[in-house]
Amino acid sequence: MIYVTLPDGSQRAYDAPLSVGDVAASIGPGLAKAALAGKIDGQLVDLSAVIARDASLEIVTEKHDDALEVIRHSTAHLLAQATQRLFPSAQVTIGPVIDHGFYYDFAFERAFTPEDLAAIEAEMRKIVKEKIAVERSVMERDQAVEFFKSRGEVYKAEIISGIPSNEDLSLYAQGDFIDLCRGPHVPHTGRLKAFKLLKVAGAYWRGDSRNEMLTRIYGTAWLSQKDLDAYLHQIEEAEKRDHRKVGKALHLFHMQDEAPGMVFWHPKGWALWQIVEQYMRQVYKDSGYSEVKCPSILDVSLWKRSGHWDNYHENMFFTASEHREYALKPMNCPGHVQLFNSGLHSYRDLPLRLGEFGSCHRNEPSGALHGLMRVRAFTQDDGHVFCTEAQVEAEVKAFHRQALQVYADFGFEDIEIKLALRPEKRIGDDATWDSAEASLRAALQGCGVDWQELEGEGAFYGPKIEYHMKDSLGRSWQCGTMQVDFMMPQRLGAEYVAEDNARKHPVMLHRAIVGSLERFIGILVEHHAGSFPSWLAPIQAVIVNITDNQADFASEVTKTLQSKGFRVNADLRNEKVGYKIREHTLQRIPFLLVVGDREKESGSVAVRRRTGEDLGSMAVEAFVELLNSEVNSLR
RNA sequence: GCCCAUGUAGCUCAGUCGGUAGAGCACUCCCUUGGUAAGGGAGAGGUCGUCGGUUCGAUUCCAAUCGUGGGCACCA
Repeated sequence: MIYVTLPDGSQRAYDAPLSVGDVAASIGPGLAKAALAGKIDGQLVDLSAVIARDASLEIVTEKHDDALEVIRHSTAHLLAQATQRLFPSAQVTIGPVIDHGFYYDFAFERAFTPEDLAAIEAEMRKIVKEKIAVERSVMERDQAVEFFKSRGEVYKAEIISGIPSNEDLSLYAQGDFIDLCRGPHVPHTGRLKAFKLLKVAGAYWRGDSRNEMLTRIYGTAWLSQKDLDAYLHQIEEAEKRDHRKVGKALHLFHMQDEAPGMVFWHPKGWALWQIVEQYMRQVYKDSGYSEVKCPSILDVSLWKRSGHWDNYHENMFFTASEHREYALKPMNCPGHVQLFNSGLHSYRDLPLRLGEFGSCHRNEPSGALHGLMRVRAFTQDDGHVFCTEAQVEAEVKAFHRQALQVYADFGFEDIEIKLALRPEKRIGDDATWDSAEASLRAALQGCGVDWQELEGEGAFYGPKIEYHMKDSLGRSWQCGTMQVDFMMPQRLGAEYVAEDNARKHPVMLHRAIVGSLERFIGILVEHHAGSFPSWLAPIQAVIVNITDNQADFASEVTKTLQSKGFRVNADLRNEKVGYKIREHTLQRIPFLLVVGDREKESGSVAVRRRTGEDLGSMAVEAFVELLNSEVNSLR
């Protein structure tokens, strides 16, 4: 007998091996119909998978957590089948499941067009109607290589050649289409209903820019049309809060052709910037940093000594004058070492902390530029700690606490922490890297947080802890960072006098919390969709008069509020209140203060929040108190 | 940097199968002084990204180039 244990703990006995689908059918016809796949002893399998000995089994229906994975993977195959039906010379490569969907990369003589996408999607729907069975088979590796070669699928053959020869491979066939795949898949194409192809893109074969460019088709797939619609709606909503769109609508900043990757900050955007910068200035003070300012342009000889010339050259801007060559600083660290070096330091001075709002230029590849998130000129809240090795852990821990507090103050709780380890292109020996990486791990452990490790992603001079935040479209951007560097102080000759009177190189920590102010403000804009809390809003309130008769009073109220340090404006235009209210509400002004004859007489203001909430009339002093309490509590 | 798409008034966009362009909003002026998301009228505003080519004629077709967008690669 074969005993099958179901998720509810119940057991069923069968006298012969049978498939997952058979088990489902034996439980009930409804379940058999709903089944998409199975999970035997925790491993996802097809409905056709045979159970030959005692096992635990889950029937994967739409309610199962893994259902989407199966659906999306099968939809990727459906996409490939439809594409090859319409374009027989298109070769298949890979087609994995990603967040919210899938993609498939094809090798084809030309790129697919949006019209092709529509045709392919229509073909996919046709195949769904045909309810083609999806069948699994197993082949030896060498046999599979020959098989795909004979079909003209050289990319697939190349992938398979890389698999150990003793492994059997599973193939999935649906009609004429056949693909190498681990599976599992839905039993037939009729089970795929809610999907949409989203975009075409280029992608390098095997992710290497030296290889040829393939055509990638992105799609999304869901369990129901309702889920699909909800997802598409969500994307639309996210696009509405795109910082580039909001930044334009709220007059925060603009960019133009003559300065690619560089920002023109408008008064309102700069007001927001100043709030962030002043806040971060206070953070420097509170955590023991002295604020400094270094030159933006430095002789290349310094960049040669620091290692930037050899390791970062292609990302730097250069300029020359009177036979000397200079570089625009891409980082602030060499400058801070010069400050450290300008005096003689005792071990008693350590840790010595310097902070700067450092304006950097990096010649990023044109294709990498992205609004405020990826620019060529930016300002970092960049600090460097010169300390002993023994002080590293305490510094990293203190920084971590401070960073999380800053993020929380700005309204971010969902931060991803990563540890980027030694890259291929680096300075220093492996033993030094071992200890640098170990010290960051130890510090993170001490902070009691989870992190993800990224091989080969560290800076050329040291490993780094990265703090990542997501934009409105789910793209993750690094903001803060903490890096341990044993190299730069040596290279640039930084020394202190130790207790035993010997000269030693300090350890250098590179750290930033918001990272690039440009990027951080971009994320702030999206996080709040432009509706900034009062403490951040470039304009906190607008005073609106109803007729000319209250213009004087409105101006007076404006001056009073400005004298209290608030960012307020008066709107005295000859327009109806409704018009002004609409306009300032669209500008996301937190408070509108309407003054008519009644308010003028009583010395009050009628307060309306941008949400439309009417707070009624109150004395000007009462509004001052209200706004103060919001600002002070960072609301 | 690579692939694809795209660039028309301050903004959002339409349009010209090749005969030098249009809407809404914004702007200016006039009327309106109106109590919580658009009062009415008139007017002004564009060498259609740039530079070449084809053509009697190019904003429209072709090529190059720059920018932007989506991916890929890159990202101290």
